[in-house]
Amino acid sequence: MTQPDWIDRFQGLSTLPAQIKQELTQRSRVISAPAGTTIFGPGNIPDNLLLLLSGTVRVSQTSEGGREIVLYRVEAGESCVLTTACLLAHEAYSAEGIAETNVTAAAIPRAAFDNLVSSVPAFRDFVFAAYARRITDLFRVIDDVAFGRIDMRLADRLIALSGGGHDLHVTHQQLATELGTAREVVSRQLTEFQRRDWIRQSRGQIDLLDRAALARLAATA
Amino acid sequence: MTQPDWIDRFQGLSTLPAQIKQELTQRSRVISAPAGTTIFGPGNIPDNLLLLLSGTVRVSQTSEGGREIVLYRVEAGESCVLTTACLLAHEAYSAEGIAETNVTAAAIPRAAFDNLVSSVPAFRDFVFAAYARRITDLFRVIDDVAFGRIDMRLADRLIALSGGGHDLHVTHQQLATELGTAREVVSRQLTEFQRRDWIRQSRGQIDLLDRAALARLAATA
DNA sequence: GCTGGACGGTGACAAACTCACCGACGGGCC
DNA sequence: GGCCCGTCGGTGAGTTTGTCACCGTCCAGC
Repeated sequence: MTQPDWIDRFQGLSTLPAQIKQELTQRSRVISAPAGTTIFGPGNIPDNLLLLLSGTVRVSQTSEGGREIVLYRVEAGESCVLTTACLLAHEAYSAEGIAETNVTAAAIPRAAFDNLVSSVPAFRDFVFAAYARRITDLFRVIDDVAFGRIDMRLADRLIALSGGGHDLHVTHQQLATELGTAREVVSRQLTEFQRRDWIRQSRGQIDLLDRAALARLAATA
Repeated sequence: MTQPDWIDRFQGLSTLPAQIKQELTQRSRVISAPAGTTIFGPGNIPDNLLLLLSGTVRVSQTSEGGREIVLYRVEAGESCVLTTACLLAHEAYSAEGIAETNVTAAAIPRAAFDNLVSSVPAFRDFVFAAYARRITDLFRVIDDVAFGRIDMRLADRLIALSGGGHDLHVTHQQLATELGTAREVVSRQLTEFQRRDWIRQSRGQIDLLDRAALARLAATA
């Protein structure tokens, strides 16, 4: 059989020698899961490194009090490296990853991962670069939560979640989870945005009327 | 010359074969810096993996607005792995590490680090375990900042910083930085603690009078 | 002794979170 | 169709936390 082309979708893997690509595809398998699947979480740690081929995985953390905050998203072409680290260390890992859409991923078994890290410099760089990406994401979250203003963060998130589209389908509670705040806070901010004619709300849906105004608010230093 | 024993201080390195230890010591050098030295920061990224032999390094992040929050501390026997990741990825790295005491560290050059990661499974495990440790630290910070109450966080920090001692020398501003909050908030909480006879304040110093009460508050879910 | 900077205290106000409750909507069911 | 129930969103009141402005005290260095 010919080598599947998924490897080339990963910037950082596409330059691997053909022989290594061969090994990668032989030792991994492609899995898929429907939207809503818990990819990993407390008591459900996969024994593989996952490389996302399509879809997105939302990684969030839930506090003792039951409140939740979104840490980052894994997009197609990226990997779930943080899982592997915490897997190796047997650390209590309170974060969970949930498929936000239908997803497909290449699963690389631990042994193959270990082998690649040790023998292929380019793969090693790929892994460390993925770590760096995630860690800077976490730094960003800390900065936002500790010092950011809610209205700016909400405006920013609305734009990000819209993905360029004109409207987005989310509940106030989901937005609250995105920001790690309370639903009431989101409701009040959205009411204010609507009063300014920046958005229009309906049940479970938000239409962006003035994307520029939102972006301006989000960019306020 | 005989092999220096610093390697054995690192749980995770002490089991390396003698030959590898030899290589490590030969290719690294021991450096030292006085308290207050900036170990790494924006525009000052070391080209080495640092293994702390003595002292502690405080890693903190400063926001655009000039406010600061302590992310974690690197203690003797631990390593500055996050630096290496961000180093490899050339990511904008907004955190900085400052020597809190006089410190000594073994500096492993990038090339030697790379070589060890590739050829020594035990060293690889050491590195990934160090990552996992830091990442869970960051998760903890996010949880605290997003959902924690400051009286609990402050009580907790007082105990941690006292290191078992009876008093600690720290300003209100420094405590505010520890928690990523404002000085006034810390001042008011400390005033309240003092009113309850849990602490006694004097300029630049706090005496812990009732450690148990503080611990009880910190443990409140 | 004088002085300037660091340190800490305080009041007034704003932002964000909590709590309690309520009505509106919508899908399933009879 | 009408009913029911769970989700969704709105709102007021009160608390906690953060912001701003300002002030007095302490201390090191001159």
